[in-house]
Amino acid sequence: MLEMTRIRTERDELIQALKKRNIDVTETIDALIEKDQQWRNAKTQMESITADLNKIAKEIGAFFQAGKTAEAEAAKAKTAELKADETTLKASVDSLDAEITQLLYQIPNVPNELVVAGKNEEDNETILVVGEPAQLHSEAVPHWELTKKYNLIDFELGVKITGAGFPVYRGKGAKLQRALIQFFLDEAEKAGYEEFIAPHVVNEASGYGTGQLPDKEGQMYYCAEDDLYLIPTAEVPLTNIYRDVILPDENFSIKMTGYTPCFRREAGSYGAHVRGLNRLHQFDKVEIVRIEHPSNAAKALEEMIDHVKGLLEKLGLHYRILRLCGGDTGFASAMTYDFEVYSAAQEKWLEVSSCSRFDTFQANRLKLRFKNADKKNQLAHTLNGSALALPRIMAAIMENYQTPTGIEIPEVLHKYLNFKTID
RNA sequence: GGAGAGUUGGCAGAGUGGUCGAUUGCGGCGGUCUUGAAAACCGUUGUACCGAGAGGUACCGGGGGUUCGAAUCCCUCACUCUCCGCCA
Repeated sequence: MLEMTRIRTERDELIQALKKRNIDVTETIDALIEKDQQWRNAKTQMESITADLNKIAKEIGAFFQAGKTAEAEAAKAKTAELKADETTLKASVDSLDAEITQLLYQIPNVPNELVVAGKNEEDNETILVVGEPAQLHSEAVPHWELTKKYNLIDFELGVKITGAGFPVYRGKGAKLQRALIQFFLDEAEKAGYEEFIAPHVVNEASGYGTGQLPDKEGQMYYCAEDDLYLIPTAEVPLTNIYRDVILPDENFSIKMTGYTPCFRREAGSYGAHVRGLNRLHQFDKVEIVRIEHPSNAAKALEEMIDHVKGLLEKLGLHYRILRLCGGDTGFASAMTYDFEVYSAAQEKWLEVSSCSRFDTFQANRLKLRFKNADKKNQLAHTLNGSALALPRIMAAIMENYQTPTGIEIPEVLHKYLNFKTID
């Protein structure tokens, strides 16, 4: 969430910048500024009364120790009225505080200056297109037919065991999936990311830390019995490693990676675009996460983009990069680049990665700070990206590398597999 | 699942109603001494908020209560550890 001091000092700039998201936060911001003013007034008053009470309490202690019981009792009598005032003020400080927090939760992150105004995906900017659509043979089919033909993924079996959106990978399908995970992790390690195996289930505090709560409560699977959430992405456990952390100085650049399954309820999704691997409740993903000094965040995002480009090029996939417009940029993100690979068989672009910088938006909730040159605590910047999400990469590889006699596996994966063709 | 013990500052560990934001040790930082270092000695060392400032407030796992006053007493929740049981 945004910092209150920033809202106080940059009201007009924030309202203007947030218009790029196609929203007008003037009302919320002004309500915040007003509540904040009231809160500070009430707090100052309350604290001055508390200070008086503390002073009297000390005097009473001294009276008792000196044996001056009468004086002590007289002093006690004075406190009643002050306490009543303190209680009233405390109630209003507390309720204002809660109102302010609620309002702050409603304001999304401020878009970066590079982000264009826009309503939805139609306004996204295409930054780069690499490669050409795969030339398919005349009998080419979409992946949900290939997975059946070669017995790679069984969607119906998943329905039986769990429900729709929980596919069962088998045989060469399972091996290809595992090879891709290994490939992505190896590439991340080469790029300097430390690998983690983190919990796939997190507590409420972690959900708040990265911003899934309270905004996207309904998107996560929830274990009521233990008050825990299934992770929607490795971003949550990885970034929360640094919750409530103060880094000792400003010389840091933290690069983490991790493979996890991701669980998403996808409430409200339906229709043809969810067919096959296109949208699942459980899928695998290798995530990269960075904690950076504010001055290095822009460079870090560029490096992440280069990393993902490298992965797609090594896999020989035709892809494009979009810079999301304000309206399509996620709530917590300041700027997001989406990577889409082209599926020649489906004749559509499939999103396979999303790289974002969050500036201090997550760090503020996480209380992730560092000691700056002046020895002051300052919020760090967080970034993350998929490198990569598996299902649509699987889909694109199967579809784009299909031949009349089988599916040819991209060369970079050969060393992870004991076959080069699926037939 | 059963029984018990805990949760205090970066760490260890005192403190059972009042000069306790908290003894002490370690660690960190600064200094003295030294050619330099070590040792020794001295000093210093949390976070957040309010306030123009002086200064004030809060925090001893979270929340609530008792009291003029709570790290200390009461309630409640969470977590950790030990033993037993179960188990990959």
